[in-house]
Amino acid sequence: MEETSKKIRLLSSAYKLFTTKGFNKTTIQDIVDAARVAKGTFYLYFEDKYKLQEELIINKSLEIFNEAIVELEKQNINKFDDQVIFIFDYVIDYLEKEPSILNFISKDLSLGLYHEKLINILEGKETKIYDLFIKGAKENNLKNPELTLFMIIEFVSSTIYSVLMKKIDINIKDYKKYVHEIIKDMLKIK
Amino acid sequence: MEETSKKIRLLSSAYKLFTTKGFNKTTIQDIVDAARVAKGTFYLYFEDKYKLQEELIINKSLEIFNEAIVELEKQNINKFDDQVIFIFDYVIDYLEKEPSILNFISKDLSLGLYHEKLINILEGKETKIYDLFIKGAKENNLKNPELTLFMIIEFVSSTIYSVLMKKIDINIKDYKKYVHEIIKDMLKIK
Amino acid sequence: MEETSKKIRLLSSAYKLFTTKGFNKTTIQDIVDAARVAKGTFYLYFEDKYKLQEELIINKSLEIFNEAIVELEKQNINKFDDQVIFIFDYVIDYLEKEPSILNFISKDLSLGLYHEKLINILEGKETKIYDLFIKGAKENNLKNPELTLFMIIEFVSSTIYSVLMKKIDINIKDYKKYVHEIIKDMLKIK
Amino acid sequence: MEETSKKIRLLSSAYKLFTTKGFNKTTIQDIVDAARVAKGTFYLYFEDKYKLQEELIINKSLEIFNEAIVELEKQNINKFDDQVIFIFDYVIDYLEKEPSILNFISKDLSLGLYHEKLINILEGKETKIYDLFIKGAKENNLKNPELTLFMIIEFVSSTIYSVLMKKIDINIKDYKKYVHEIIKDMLKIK
DNA sequence: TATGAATGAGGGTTCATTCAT
DNA sequence: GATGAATGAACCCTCATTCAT
Repeated sequence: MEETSKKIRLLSSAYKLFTTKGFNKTTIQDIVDAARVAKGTFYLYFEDKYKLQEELIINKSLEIFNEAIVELEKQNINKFDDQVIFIFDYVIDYLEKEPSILNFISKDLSLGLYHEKLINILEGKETKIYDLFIKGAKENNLKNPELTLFMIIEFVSSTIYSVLMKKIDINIKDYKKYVHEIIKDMLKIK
Repeated sequence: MEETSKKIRLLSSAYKLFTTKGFNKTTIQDIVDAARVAKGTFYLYFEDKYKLQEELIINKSLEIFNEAIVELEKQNINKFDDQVIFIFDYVIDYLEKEPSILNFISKDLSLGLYHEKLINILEGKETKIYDLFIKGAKENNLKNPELTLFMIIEFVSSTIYSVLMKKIDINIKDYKKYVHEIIKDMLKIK
Repeated sequence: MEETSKKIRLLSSAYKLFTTKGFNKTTIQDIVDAARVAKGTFYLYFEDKYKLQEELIINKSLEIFNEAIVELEKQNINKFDDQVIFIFDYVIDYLEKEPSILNFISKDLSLGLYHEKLINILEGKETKIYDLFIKGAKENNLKNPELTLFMIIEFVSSTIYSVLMKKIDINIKDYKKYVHEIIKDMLKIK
Repeated sequence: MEETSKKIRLLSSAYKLFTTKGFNKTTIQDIVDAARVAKGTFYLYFEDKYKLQEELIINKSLEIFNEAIVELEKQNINKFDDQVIFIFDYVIDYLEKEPSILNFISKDLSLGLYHEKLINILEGKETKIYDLFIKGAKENNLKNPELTLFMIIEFVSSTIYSVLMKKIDINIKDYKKYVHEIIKDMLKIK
């Protein structure tokens, strides 16, 4: 139990720093200092800064989507459209409450990388979100479920940053309406 | 005339290097070497590498969109939907032919930054694309033309990279169909 | 019996690595990994990498020279000159067959160190080679047997590397002729 | 004239440090500190520590051998044997007076490397020592002048260290006698 | 304008050694 | 005896930026 505490400390220190100063501006020295750990210890657990980031992205993304699924199951939502919308709404709300995550993801413009990872994670056959989506997609005769999921994720993740960071003048409510429309439209393309 | 040639040489050398090696991996030394100019000269024309990048992005983006407008005017396309689709098709085709530009924009994952700049540029009140869009938007009673333009640009620019780079399994033709649908849908949201 | 197996494993793993990668490029981690032993165990048996190297050099050198003596005794060689020549020929042949030893000794340019050790070892009063040499030297009225032995060893060991490693263009046969001449000449200096 | 002063300062600082602490124990930081120069400046003039060492070895070796040649020409020595002996005596005397050079060369056991370089340098077709040796060798019908030169250099350089460093109990005078004998013998091998 | 030598903070990484278990 | 996680000093090297010429 004590065993992994150093790794956990490194992860959470890095998370704090990445969300605060951004990925590039965070040095390994910063991370080990914050974790009160020697520099060499970093290399005991991670190959380099990028591997740590990857682990963080995977953890955090799965956390959010899994929470979303858990919440979804508590609801009584039957239509596939609405299920998908519920999940993305959940994610949007989550990011609204904890916008520092976006800093982590995007401050150093790593959106592209993040997307790639995200897609890989969500399409990991064993994730609940993927299962749910593919099952629903089949029942709705979607021609290419992976592609549709990809498009939705791309759309939301590419716009949410600008919206939450107030780079574009729109409130969350209106933004969500847009997203709902897009999701519905996308699920119609067969 | 000799006077400006150094700046131009720096810009075009940087463009070549950025599209080849990516932004982060290109050093100022690389740029000045390629431009056959002294290191100090760089700082005579640009504050730093990022300002040069910015200038490059603005130039290139305006170039593409303006070409698109010129082409559009040669056509006889009356419906607003179709005009917008024509322009984005033009851009997609352009990028398909010259995918090195994507390297420049995204190899170092600068998608986020690029979007921001792009939006600013296109919304620059004096650009033709903006004028055309706003005029058409009004005639079609779009509630929030800027937002719609933003959403379309975000959608296309966030997905085109993955499509062209074969990160996602879809051919250009099918991808365009998706984009057309999305654009039509977006222009319906009022 | 199980007790010493770890030390032996460390020695033979180190020998393999030193002859393969060279001394400097072999880390203690490499050695303990190859010996399937924990890092701390290394320090149970050796002060540091240099002490291990020393032990290895002593072992290996004694092994070769003792083999040479054993072989010599099987022959019927009476003249002192010829006895010495026989021994050095034996060593040269040995190294020719197993040139990896030279890698171990010289890859990291440790020739100097090696010589020092070698001289100490061979002059160790209890070694057969030393006894044989001193006895023969006296019978031949050599003024300074230690010095002569030293000179011969230095000459052979400083040239053999270049010869075997093909740094100098000479075949072993011709090289041996040279060595024979030098040995004879040295044994004449009184 | 001021132009190269930094490089010269780096070279002479490095020389002092190499002869004092040895090559391996001298860090680039040590060198630049001693030269009162910034770290980056080092890399302006040398690829790495090894290239600097090489430059130093070449400079110093040529310096000594050229001095020897100059001195030789002042003498009236006609026999080839005696010419060669004069030169090696000169080198031995030089090293006796300035034994720090041996530290530089051998403290980190780089004898092997040094020899290789030395041979290359001296066999560089344009060096006086090489010319003198080959010319004399031909006049004396030496079968393989390069090999003989190599053998002599190897012999002297491998023994001089131990002699000067008092690792072996012999005075310089006697040592020189040995060397003279060996040189004469080697020049007889045809 | 133009130069390019000089700067030096800062980067990531390695590895011999220690020590609590 | 044996372990291996933890240490942290030390390493080499990069490169944006400055400034005297």
